[in-house]
Parts: sequence; C-alpha cells; structure tokens
Amino acid sequence: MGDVAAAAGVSLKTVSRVVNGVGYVSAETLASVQAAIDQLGFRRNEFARQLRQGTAATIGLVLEDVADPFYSVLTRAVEDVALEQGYLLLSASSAEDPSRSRRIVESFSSRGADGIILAPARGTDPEFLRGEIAAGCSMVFVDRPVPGIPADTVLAENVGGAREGTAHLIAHGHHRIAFFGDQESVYTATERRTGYCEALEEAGLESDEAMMVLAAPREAPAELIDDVLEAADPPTAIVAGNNRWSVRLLRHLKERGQRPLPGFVGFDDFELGDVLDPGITVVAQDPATMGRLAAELLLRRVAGDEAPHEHIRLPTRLIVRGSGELPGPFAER
Amino acid sequence: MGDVAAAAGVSLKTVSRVVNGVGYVSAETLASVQAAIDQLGFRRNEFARQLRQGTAATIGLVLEDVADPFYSVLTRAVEDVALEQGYLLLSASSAEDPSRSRRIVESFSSRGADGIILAPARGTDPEFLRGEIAAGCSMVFVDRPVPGIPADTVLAENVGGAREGTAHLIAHGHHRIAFFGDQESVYTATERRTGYCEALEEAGLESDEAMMVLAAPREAPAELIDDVLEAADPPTAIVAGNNRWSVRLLRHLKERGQRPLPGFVGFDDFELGDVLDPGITVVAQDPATMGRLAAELLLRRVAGDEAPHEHIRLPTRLIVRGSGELPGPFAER
DNA sequence: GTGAAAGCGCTAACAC
DNA sequence: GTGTTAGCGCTTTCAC
Repeated sequence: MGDVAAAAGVSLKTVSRVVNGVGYVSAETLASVQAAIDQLGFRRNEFARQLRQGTAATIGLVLEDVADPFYSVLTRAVEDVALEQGYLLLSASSAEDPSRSRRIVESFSSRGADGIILAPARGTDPEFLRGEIAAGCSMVFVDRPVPGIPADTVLAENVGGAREGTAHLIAHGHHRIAFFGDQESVYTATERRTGYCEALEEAGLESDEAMMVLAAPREAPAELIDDVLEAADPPTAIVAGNNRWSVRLLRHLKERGQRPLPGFVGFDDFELGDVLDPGITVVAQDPATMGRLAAELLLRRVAGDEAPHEHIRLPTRLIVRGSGELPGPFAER
Repeated sequence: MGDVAAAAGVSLKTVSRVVNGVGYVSAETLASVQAAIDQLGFRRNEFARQLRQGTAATIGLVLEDVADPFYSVLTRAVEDVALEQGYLLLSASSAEDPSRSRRIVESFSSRGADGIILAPARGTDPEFLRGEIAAGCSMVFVDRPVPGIPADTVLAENVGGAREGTAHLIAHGHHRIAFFGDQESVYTATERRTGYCEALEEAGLESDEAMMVLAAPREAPAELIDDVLEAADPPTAIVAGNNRWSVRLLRHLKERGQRPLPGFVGFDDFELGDVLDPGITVVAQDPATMGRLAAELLLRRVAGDEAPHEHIRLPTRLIVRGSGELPGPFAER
C-alpha cells in the first residue's frame, strides 16, 4: 500500500480510502490511485486488515461427516448464506470424535472464525464450548443440542417424526416393528427411538428390547441385524433411524433375498429412495433449511444481535412411497 | 501476550518461546509462564502471527457442488489430509458459475489460502488463474484440467472408462446405445462422450447424434429424454455420463414404467446402485483418492516442492451388477 | 537462557 | 478532501 501511495504521489491513508471505498476522494486523485493499483497489481493484505479489525469475516462449520448426504446438503446451504453475506466458510468433519471435534473448534476459533455452526459430537465438553462462546466465538448448534449452553439451536422434530412414521406402519397392520438407530450416545438416535416407542404405546403394542438395535450403522455386524430379522417372533416391519441405517438395511435385505420385503419406513430421505421398488416411505428432514437457518442465526449473532437464543424445531414430513404401506399380517388375514 | 509476560515477570519474547515451543527456556521459567498462560486463559492471536509470517496454514477447495456425492466424498478426503498436516480448509461451491468461482478463488487467495484445489468451472479465465499462481497461491486442478496453466492436475480416466462401459454393453448384444452427459461445456462430459464414440467405432457401429444428449441433468426437460427413448429406432441401452444423469434417468424410467429396463451403465458409482433391481453396472471413479492425492500434491507445493507438475489420471473400475448385462436384441434372437 | 527493539501492512482517530 | 500518527499482537534479529 505504501508503494501505491508513493507511485500515485499521495498518502497511505488516501490509498486506503480508495481501496475500501470509504470517505471522500476527489475524482482526480481516485483515478491516479486506481492507476497505480492496477499497474502494481496491488492487493490489500487481508492479514493486516484482520489484525487491525479483529475479525476475519469467516465462520466455521463442524459436522459429523460431509460425505453423508444429510450433512452435505446442509453444508451447501450454509455456504450459500455465508457467501451471500461476504463471509468465508471453514469446514471440517468431526467423525463423531469429541477430541477431533474439539481440536477443530479450537483452531477455527483461534484463527478468527467469528462464529461456528456445530453438530456437537457426543461427549463434547460443555464447559469447553461455554469457554469458546465467552471468548467471543458465537455458536449455533445443529442437529443436536448441548443443554445449558447459551447458543441458538436448530433441530429436527425427531420424536414426532419417528412417532408418525411408526404409527403409519401400525395403521397398515403391522404390530411387530423393529427399530434400527445409531449408537445410544447419539442424540438423534435416542430421540427417534423415543418417538418409535411412543407410537407403539399409543397403539397399545408392547415394545420389545429385542426389536431395537442402537449401533453405528457402518460398524454393526450383520449378525446383529439377522438376530432381529430371525427372532422367534420376527418383525413384519422396520423403522430405520437415519439414512445410513436405511441404506445398510436395504442392502442387507437385498443380499438376504428377503421376500416379501418387510414394511419399511426410513427417517431422513435419501437419493433413489423413490426409485427403488417399492419406493421407500420416509420421514423426510429438511437439511437445506436447517443449514440456512443456522447460518442466518449465526450471522445475526456475529453482527451483534443480542436477542434471546432461539431453539428451532424443524417439522418433518412423511413421504408415502409404498414400502410403508405394505400390508402387515393383520391386513393379510 | 504482554499480559502474560507481565504476570510471569519475564519478557515478551520468552512467552513467545514457550507458546511456540521454540528455543531454550529454563524449566523454572517455563513453569511460571505456563501458569500465567493458564490463569489468564491466554490464546495466541493468530491474526498477528499470520501477518508476521505471511501465511495462514489454510488451503481452499472450490468444487461445483458439495451436495453432489462425488464432490462430497472428495471434500472429506481433502479435509482429512489438511487436518492431518495442520491446515485448515476453506470450502465453497462454484455452482459451475465462472464468475462465482472467480470471486471465491480471489477471496480465498487474498485471505491467505496458501493454495487452492479447484475444479475449474467452464469459462474460467486461464489468465486469471495464472495470475493467482504468480501471486503465490499454488493450485491443483481436480476433475477438469486448465490447459497451459502451471499446476498439478488429478483427473479420472474419462475416455477409457466410458469406452469400457460402452464396450461392455456392446459385448452383451446392444448395438443401439444412447448417451446422456452433462453440458458440452463441461470437460468430463465431452471426454466421456468421446470414449462412448470410440467404443461404437471400434465395434463398427455408427454413432448417431440423435442418440446423444449433452445437457445439465437437473434442468434437461423430460421431453429431451423421451425424444431419445421413443425415437423411430429406439436405443436398447443407455450410458449415463455422470451420477446426476444416472439418477435422473433411473427416476424417469421408473416413472415411465419402462419394461423391460434397457441395458444401463452409469459413469461414477452412486449410493444404492447396488440395491436397485437389477443392480446398476457402473464405471466407478475414486473420488476419495482424487481428493487425497490433490491435497497431498498441493501441500507439497505449499511446502516449497519445485518438482515438475504432475498430471495424474486415476483409473476407473467397471463394476458389474446386472443392468449392463441385460441382453440386447442380438442376444434375444 | 533471556531481553530490547523493530516492523509485518493495515486502519482509526484526529489533525489540517 | 487529504495527511500524520499510533498501534493491532506477534515474530525476527541481534545483543547480552
């Protein structure tokens, strides 16, 4: 910037005014400064600017795994909002590992993220998060909450959605329904299991531990699934607790050559769910809206909004495609 | 840092040594400085550090769309390499818009990205990219090249893969094969069409413009597809040029209630391709390896490696699942 | 082993 | 409208 000032024969501050388009500069001066800038290929040093202003106009996003379609759609929505408002986006996957998650949040925060959107991994230390917020890094939690932390939260209606999906199967004659969800430590897994249990209870059906699997869908051994499917009193329908489990189960059922396919409802929609035959009935979430809202909330905080924290529950939507309407044993009689 | 120095009764420089673990500090001094750091909750200001050092230990990633499973898997691989080596990752989707892409690259570069992994949108100005590289921002191109630019490149074996997939259909008796690929301006689309044409030629089959659609899979009207499927001499098999087209076509075929399904080979694998019935035969790419290699190449450049630029072609792999082995009319006779 | 001083490139505050 | 001064918080250089 000094070079430009020298070349244009003006002061440093005048160049700054031109570069930032702030304050009054005579047309004549502006032209000569502009010429010097172009000629020298000058570009403002953002590091210095950041140091001076104490902000990098950057936000962070920490999710379980960008490669999961739920999170990748959410990511895209956050990106779009950030870019629109002139912010850059730092992103990283926590792999559901609390220490990795913490390392990421710390480095984002210390490298100047003005705020972070976080899907907190199980076992993340709330005190640590509280400290980050106190240090000036706003947080918005998505997908899972961290109770007691002063931050906005955007969650899906997990209990209600799972209840609706399960009730749908019951309404189609199923009374023996299995549930496969993520590990017990994952917030959404237990929420959705709760919804599943509530639906059973409302219908006067007994819930049976042998019909519930809570395990990481990628790592759960095939036997775990077979144990449920081949139980003495086997299920006639399945509720999958997330899109990873839906895919895992559908693949497993195909490999078994299972005929007829049991009734099936998946929580969270997934690509090609509509192309399978029968189409897969799902309780759809809205990851794009979740991402957009989270980003908007965060940027509002970053801009200084002091309104009370919002805790949004996004509704789910039952999409009927066939697999949830297969007749259960009741209907067959 | 000044506060810490004052609290510990040492000089600023000593605190700096402790914080960075560089140089010799007596055990005693170290302990007292550490105590002061903990007590004051001191955290190094990265802005100042960046200004001084001229680097932010950050790389950028600019792809067409993170929500596309091909790119989201690639993104995850880049993330992992970056984190391993202590780099942060800025990411954004170009939406295949050259001006958006340029804006993103500029802001990444000026905010201190040491390098950028870029899937160049069609129409991106090569001179602009050359300028960025000259300004010290290394580049690695993934998925598509930018000829004449001094940068490493990691591409898939598009021509060979498409040729193999098409030849596979021909070997199963098809001699009337349609091709649906992305817009002509997309590098991979024309590459894959070339492979498709080569396979036809090698088999002595005539290529027919009426059997080739090059259009954005999301926006192509249904009539465009029907025109091909209902041509006077309709195809008995289809090659889809990317995963978006595979999904679009399979959905369209299901909606039409097309029976029997034509022979089908997709370029790029996609989730549930194996669960559909028949399973979808694909020419699989390896986005994780593409991302990992690109990140490793970039970080090597950032570290100062001056070796000649590498131009890697990742092999594709034909995965046979059923849809590509449906008999064509030859076999039916 | 430790410290003092200079300066990275910019912007905020206040003259002129 | 334009210029001068100070300083953001750190690292580098060199002296002790």
